[in-house]
Amino acid sequence: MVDRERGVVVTIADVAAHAGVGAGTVSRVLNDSPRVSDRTRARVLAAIEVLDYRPNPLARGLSRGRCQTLGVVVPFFTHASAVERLRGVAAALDGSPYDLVLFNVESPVHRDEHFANLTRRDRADGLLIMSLPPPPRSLARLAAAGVPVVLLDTTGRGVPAVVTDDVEGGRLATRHLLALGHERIAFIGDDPDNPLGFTAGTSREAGYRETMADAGVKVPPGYVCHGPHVRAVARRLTEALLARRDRPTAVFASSDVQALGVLEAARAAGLDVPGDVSVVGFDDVEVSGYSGLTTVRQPLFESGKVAARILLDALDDGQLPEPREHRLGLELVERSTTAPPSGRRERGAPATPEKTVRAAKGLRKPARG
Amino acid sequence: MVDRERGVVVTIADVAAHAGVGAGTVSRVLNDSPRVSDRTRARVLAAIEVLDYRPNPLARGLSRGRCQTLGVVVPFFTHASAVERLRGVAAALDGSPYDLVLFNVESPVHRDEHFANLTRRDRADGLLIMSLPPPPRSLARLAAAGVPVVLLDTTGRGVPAVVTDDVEGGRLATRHLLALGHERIAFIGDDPDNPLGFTAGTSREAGYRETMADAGVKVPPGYVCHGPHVRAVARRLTEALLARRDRPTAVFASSDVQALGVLEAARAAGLDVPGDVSVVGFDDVEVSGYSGLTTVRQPLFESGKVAARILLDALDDGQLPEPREHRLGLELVERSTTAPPSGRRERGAPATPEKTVRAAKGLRKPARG
DNA sequence: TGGAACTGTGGAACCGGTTCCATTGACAGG
DNA sequence: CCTGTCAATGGAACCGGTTCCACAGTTCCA
Repeated sequence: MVDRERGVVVTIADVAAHAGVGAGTVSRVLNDSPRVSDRTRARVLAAIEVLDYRPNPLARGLSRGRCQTLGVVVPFFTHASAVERLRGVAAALDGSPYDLVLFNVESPVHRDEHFANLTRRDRADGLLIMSLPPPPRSLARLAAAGVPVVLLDTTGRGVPAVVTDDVEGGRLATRHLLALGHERIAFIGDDPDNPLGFTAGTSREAGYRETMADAGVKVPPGYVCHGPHVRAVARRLTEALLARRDRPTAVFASSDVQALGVLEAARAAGLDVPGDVSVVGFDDVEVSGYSGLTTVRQPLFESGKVAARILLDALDDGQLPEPREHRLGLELVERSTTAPPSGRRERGAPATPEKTVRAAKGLRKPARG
Repeated sequence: MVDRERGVVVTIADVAAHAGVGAGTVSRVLNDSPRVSDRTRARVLAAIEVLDYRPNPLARGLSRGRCQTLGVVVPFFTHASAVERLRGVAAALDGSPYDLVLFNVESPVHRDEHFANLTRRDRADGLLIMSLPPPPRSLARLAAAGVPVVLLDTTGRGVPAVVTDDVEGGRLATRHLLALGHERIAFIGDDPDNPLGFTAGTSREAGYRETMADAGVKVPPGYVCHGPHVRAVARRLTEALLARRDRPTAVFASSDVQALGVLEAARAAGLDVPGDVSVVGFDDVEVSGYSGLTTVRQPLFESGKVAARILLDALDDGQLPEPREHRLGLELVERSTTAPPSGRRERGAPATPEKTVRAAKGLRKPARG
């Protein structure tokens, strides 16, 4: 029971000895096997209590072939939207017997390293991959190893995914601005060939372009800007936009973080929002409510919760989860950064109550078997 | 190598067979033991390569008595300040062989459960406890089990801690307001008997009270308000304050989150900040820069990094870390929410460049052996 | 030239659980 | 009363590594 290096350790053998039974019986008690008499069970439980015994999770994992751990691969886990999703994941895991292991990814090297290490059941019983399109080879290896995978905010072959319809979100934002009477609408988004392969920005841009085209409104050259997903970059890009002779009357930013950069730029240029420029973001992170940002809300917390649930259910069933796509609803939250192009609202007036416009919501048929 | 339940698994025995050596030799190669000839080593490495072998971390952990995992116990890990600290922890862990396991705490039950489970070397090789004062019994058990512990933003007997001088921060904020000429300074902070025992708010309040007393300024009854650490609550408390006949001319909120609630309340009451009310926060989370909040900055990211480093060093040494207190510096970041009480700045004027005032910084002698 | 010292290696024991299998004893049915 | 069935249980084998121990072969020195 005492080990120089390991400190005081109570093992199953100690419990067995104390209760006067075999180790197998203790194990059966621990695992709620029905094949134990009530008398014996009581004795074992008493011994466990007295010795304050806790099974060693490593030994248990080794012999059962799983480790009661749920891995979450998440890029830049400190970004507001990732945090919000993680909170959902943690909420779903609460009360379950699984620990949450975080694999933070900030570069392709990180990503590949983690994927290489995680393609086995001994690191995590299930994997939740957030926002990163996983390399098909990794998915294949995970499937071969029998590790259930759920994607969140990305998609991949043969794997369930919880996603938002980014294209539709792009449409929603653009339609809102068009409806207000804007025509000179600029777009600020992610680099299409960003190192980790994020696609949300590109999809949102597609929705924007499509809607503009459908409305017969031309997008002037240079009105679509790309850059790393950082507030400062969005600010810089916007500054250039606002300095143009054909200054846009509205900017659709592909995320709230970027939209905040847009607001900064407008403020720095001495322009009124929404009087001179309207701004729409995407995500509805917590700050956005505070800053009065009009934005496309996606249910971040909910998405994390749903994805984790699917994973937990699969682990309970002992089967790989059904590879369907779970599409969560979007809605436009209209706050105080959008108005008609010429409209000049009085400043400091009490904010108008939020209005929301919903997009189609619900499940979709499997995309692929 | 193939198992119905576990998928394709390559074990050390497979590698040994393939290389024509014993399992022990493969293990020695894996662990960089010098007692292997170059020829043999090369053969083993080739076999590892060919079979794409990866050691099972559970088996390794079981036999070595540790699990290459670093546990972080963190209350409300999605709060802005916790996230910022976690980012520092993740940065320090990057490149180390340790995985990051998150134990989220949202209630005393959570906390006790986690502490009960973590007092063994088999769950995490080291523990980083954030913001939560750990129960002394748990600390004792962890020490007995030889699990190194580092506290971050709390303190405890015989355990190293990375802390900020919250009392001094309270002084800094209060002095700033007094220096501007304020006298009617209110304070909004956490409940002193909050369920998880956070003490930062109380310390900051102590600094505030002390400084007010030293300056000979009386704090009117009701000027010190407490409530759960949530923006909405701070807003509600502030609304009551601002409705008073002897309305405060300044509010010191014990965190930025709460300060944002204060700003909301002021805006809702139609009061100008800083014209009618000055507001100071604490933490300097990312949003604060954006909102122009004057605040006491504590190095959140840095603190996480430092704490994780101490833990990693201890794990390298194989010894418990030296129980000294590492005190990180504070500085007042003056932005645009504070001004002299009667002063009425022109609105929309370009923000003044940030000014910062530093507090004492550096290490302190051990608090206790 | 014999033996000590050292190197490289295989194999067994071990880490602490789970699970299969064999054994025991109780009880029912012929 | 003997046999078959079944519940309860002990104990061995196993999960996949690490590490200790023993041994063969080489080197070195007296």
